[in-house]
Amino acid sequence: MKCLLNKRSKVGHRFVLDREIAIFQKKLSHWWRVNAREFPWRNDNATSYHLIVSELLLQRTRAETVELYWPKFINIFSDWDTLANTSEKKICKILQPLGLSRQRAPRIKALAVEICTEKGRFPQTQEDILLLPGVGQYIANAILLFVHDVPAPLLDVNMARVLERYFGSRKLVDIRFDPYLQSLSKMIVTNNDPRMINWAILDLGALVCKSANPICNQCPLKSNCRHFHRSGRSLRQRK
DNA sequence: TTCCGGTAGG
DNA sequence: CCTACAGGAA
Repeated sequence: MKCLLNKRSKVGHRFVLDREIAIFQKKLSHWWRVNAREFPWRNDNATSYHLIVSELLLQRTRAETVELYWPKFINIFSDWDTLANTSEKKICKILQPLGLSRQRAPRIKALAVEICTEKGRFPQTQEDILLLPGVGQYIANAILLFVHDVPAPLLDVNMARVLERYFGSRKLVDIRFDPYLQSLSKMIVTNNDPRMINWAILDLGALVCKSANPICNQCPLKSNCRHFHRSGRSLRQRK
């Protein structure tokens, strides 16, 4: 039993103890039980359409901003079919206040058309999912997670920041193709409740482990966090 | 690698 | 005022 937990896994260019992963997951889920953010797309009655469309709206856009426009968007576009049958121009106009509308509108429409052509079916494998229009590394993982219920990381800048501070930084510049972050995040979200642990990491990144002015002393993970110990040491040295 | 963009928060 | 944001494509 103990041997299992002390097993070391090679993750990208680093080694991580399996026990560290377990501790991270456990402390985080405890924290999340009390501190979870609430969003309409996280409701129990949210469909996979709601979840995937939300991820498209959330690209390079704060969750709090999306939350504001979400009811309006869902009210107008209640399903893939409605979206597929609306002109790009109109979609663009609705998306305008969110920004990036001129790029997002054609992508969202193209994806909706494709999904409708397939009668609401998504491809099964990651390889085939990535062939969908407007679907990159991130949305592909979201589809695996929310449509197929497969453990997959919502690896965005926020999750990357949390993991890098805790476990150590990546080598590559681009998060989306860094093998260390990809495999580490996948290990972390592979547990009993992949959606929960994904949301928990994102919430920690938004509420505590913020990019500027993180609140390390309120962090449930500080005792094992590299960043906390490093910044603590440098603070002491400065005094 | 670069660009897209309106918005909320510092 | 400036920064950062649940990324993807050219």
